[in-house]
Amino acid sequence: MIRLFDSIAGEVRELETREPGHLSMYVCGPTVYDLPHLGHGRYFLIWDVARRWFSFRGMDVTYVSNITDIDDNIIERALRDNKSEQSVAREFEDEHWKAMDLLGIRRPDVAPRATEYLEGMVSFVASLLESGVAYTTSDGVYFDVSSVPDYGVLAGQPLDSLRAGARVEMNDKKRSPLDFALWKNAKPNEPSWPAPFGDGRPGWHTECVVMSLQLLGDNFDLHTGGFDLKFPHHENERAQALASHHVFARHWSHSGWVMAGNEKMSKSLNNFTSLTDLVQKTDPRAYRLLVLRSHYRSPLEVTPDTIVDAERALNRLDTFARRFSLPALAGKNLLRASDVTWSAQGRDLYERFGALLDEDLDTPSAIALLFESVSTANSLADEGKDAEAAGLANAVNALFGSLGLTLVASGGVDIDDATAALVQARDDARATKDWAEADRIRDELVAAGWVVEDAAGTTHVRRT
RNA sequence: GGCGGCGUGGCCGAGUGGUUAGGCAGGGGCCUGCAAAGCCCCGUACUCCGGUUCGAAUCCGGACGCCGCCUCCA
Repeated sequence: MIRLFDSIAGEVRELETREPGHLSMYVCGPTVYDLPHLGHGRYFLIWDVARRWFSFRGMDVTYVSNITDIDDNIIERALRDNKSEQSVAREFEDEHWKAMDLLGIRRPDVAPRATEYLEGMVSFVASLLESGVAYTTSDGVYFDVSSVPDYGVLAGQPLDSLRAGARVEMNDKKRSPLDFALWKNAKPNEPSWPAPFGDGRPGWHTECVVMSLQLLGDNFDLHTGGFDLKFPHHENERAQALASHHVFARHWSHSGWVMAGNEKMSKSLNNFTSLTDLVQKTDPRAYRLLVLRSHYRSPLEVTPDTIVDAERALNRLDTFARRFSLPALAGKNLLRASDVTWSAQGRDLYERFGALLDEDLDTPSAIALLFESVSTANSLADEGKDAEAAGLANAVNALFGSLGLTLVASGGVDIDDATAALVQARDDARATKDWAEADRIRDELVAAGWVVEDAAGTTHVRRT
């Protein structure tokens, strides 16, 4: 039984799915008007990990994540860069996928673009107008939040309380400051789509509710977002769905921030602001490991130091993979527990590991357990209990793989001929116990940036 | 103002009232021709003040500090 914190219930509860063995999830995707940053990276890693874990446990997961390719920010950016909205959207959508691919995040089963679902959005808004929960103004169509009795459940506040706290009224045409735009009438030179209530474009909240319902159907299982999406975005999606007599998401889950120092991740950090930057400068697996070592609902500190920390930890794991010649698993593929051959100790580890993850995706405890098992397997090997050690090591590899972390025995670096020759020369020197020469060659290799590790009769070199 | 969350050893980061989280860094040892890798041991941490308890990082109250949402945001 898999349990997950639910934002409406306010507690961890069983992830009861619409259909046993199947899980439909909608992962709120990016608005593509700029490069992805570390926060996006963490967010998509978290839900990639969740998806992989549910699959590993044997569930059949349908994963939908949208691309918001029309919205105010995109229009602004297009204006600023003197490009079309579409080219801005495509450019940054490409950057998004590039970063996702490097991070080893599996592509969604369906990745709808908002602009490809306009027809459904128009008829959805029309139906809300018909049923009287929406109204038109000179600049568009708005949703009347008072039409939904429990509006505010996701915010954790009743409507009155939200209304009292509402900030500057941006738009005096709205009946309530909390009412939100379903449809924005086209301004000159803005992209627009035809609609009976006036040409224009959909509001963000409408895009997501229409795409999620259309692709996953009523009563789909899991809807995710960052904490900041809880209100108003998700509240408003839900309000529209209920007002149009749909049953919406069964389960809501929100993930935590990336912190930089004592503040939410922001553009002011130069080095590691952009995810695009990070995945080019460092092994992207290090970021996955960093993300896995914290709980998905906690804020996570990401600085150059914590990245380096994770890279070193990853090094330990790759060294482990080298020692046991472990195959590189995961990658783009989903693993399933049923495909793994477990040794006795491996199965025991899997059971403890599974119990931790099934309880609200406790990846930090699960990862700690795997690190302990790395030590155990190394000890067993040191003691010459090779079969036991190998069995455990393979389980560790499979379990890291279940969360999408691939251990790489080769270090992923090709060894050039000159280096290979030096290694050979050093092995020859060691064979004749010419320690001075062996040490000299080692110094040369180290100076060239290699880490030199002796094994029985041979030398391994790798990059740091 | 309303709602929610957080303050853990050098750093990151878990934590169910009593038993080692884990990683990284640092110190000592074993192993090694010497290293590296690996293994073992070590720092005896929980913002502060009260309270409950045989016993609290963990529960309750208060103080201080910090963060988020209430506006576009993963």
